[in-house]
Amino acid sequence: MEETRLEAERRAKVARLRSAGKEPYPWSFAGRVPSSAVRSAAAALGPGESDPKRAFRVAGRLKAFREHGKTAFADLEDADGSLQLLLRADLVGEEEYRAWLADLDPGDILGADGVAAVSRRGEPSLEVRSLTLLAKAVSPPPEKYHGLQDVEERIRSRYLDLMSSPETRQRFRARAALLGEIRRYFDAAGFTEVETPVLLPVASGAAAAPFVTRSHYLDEDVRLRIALELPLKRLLVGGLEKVYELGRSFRNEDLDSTHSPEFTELEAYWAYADYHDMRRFTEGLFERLAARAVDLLPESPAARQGAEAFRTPFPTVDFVDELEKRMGVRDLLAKGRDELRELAREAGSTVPDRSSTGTFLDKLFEHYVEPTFDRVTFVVDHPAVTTPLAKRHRSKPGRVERFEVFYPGYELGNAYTELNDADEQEQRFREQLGERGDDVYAYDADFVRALRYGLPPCTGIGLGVDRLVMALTGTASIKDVILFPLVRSR
RNA sequence: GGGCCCGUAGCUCAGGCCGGUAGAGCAGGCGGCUCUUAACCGCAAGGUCAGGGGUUCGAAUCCCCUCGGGCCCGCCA
Repeated sequence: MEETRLEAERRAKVARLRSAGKEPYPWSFAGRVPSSAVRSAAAALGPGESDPKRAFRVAGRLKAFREHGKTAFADLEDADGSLQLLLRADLVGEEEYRAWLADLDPGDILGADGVAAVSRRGEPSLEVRSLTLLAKAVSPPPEKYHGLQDVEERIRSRYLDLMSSPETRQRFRARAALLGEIRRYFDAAGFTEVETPVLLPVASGAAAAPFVTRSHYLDEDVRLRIALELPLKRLLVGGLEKVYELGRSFRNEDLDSTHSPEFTELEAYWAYADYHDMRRFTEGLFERLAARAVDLLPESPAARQGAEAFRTPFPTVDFVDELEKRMGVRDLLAKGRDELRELAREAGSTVPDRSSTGTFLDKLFEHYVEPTFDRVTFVVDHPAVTTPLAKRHRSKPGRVERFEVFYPGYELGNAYTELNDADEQEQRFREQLGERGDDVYAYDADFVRALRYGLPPCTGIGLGVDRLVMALTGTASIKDVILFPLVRSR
């Protein structure tokens, strides 16, 4: 990019510093403490006081300057927050003082040595004895008050968004803490965290277009995973019994407020348990995450409101019963494809005529039932035609043992009592292939082979972690919980 | 894929309907100020109005195309 006038001015300062024998990019700054240490020490002082015995070294980014002739204030921000620096010509010498003001700019990374103090107006401060430039910022930071507003720029230049928005930093710290909480919950329940391949010969376990790339070593195309399901179930065949993976999946599709081409999934599989067990386990997880989210973001009304939707117990609705109730029809599952297609058309769906009955039922559910959710809700016992990897329901004909968990506006997760009959699995895969007539739902022959060796009765769940973080932090767009969402290159 | 909206100084935004020398604040430069915290006061500077084409005596403004982005709808379980 072309150098701007402001950058040229800052580069001139770099040159000036170097010619004065000062290194604008020194190697280290040993012994610095977090800014909170100075604030704590200053808490014991009254307005206008300083304590020469409490010396500190801090470092951070210079956010703002307020000059008053022979006194100046500066705000230095580190990971702990913002600290005011108090600069006085009479304490450091006028020549030194003038040189600092001339060479420093907002955005510079700065080290400061000084003593704890409180300004006359009561602001905890570091009364500076010495300043050290640690890294000159050649480009100016975003505007100090409004920060970076342009949505595109906040995503493309996330470092500038983070630099200028404490809320953004807070949100991503909360995300990390929530992921930690998820891990602790599964670990405490005896699950083993595993890592399965991202690169696979066949992308299966969900219906989605994969990203395809090339292995030079194998001289074969490989695909990025679209789900974690099938490798994890193989681990249960191998005897691991309780496993989970927290990792990235990739679907070659659009990015919108609830979809990202690369997204973080949590999948867990649990032998000798069924979907009722998983539902209770999930409710326990969500309850704990919601409590944690409120602790993490005490200042955020949006987070509090988000967490409010996670009040337990979560209501549970039967997919078919609820849909029939909302539509005012009976015996929905007895209806043929043509009739379901017409009903879906009436509901405004434009899915292709060749779509499966399961697709039409899903569309009807999306239209008549999903908008009625005003809090986290379980939907259970879906029609078998919608689901190729779930075990048929033990007592409801034409259904599978499945639940989905919804937050108002989007799906958070999907769980089954897993299908473990190898022959039935093979047949369902083949039906799915025939019905769709495309390669979207890839047939994983080795997975069927693994099932033949015996998969214990089990339950499994997949959770959309980005969406979970959105819900718990009260964030409206998935782009605001992913640090670097995919954007067109420019 | 369809509809609506946005793109003006490094950043935050006016101006656009109704065409007539492109404005402010922050940041930066120069000067002033020993308690400010979006500090303040004065002076000067800073522009490919996303890009291209058209209409016009004259286009940031009206029209068309392209690029990038946002929102809604559709599709993608």
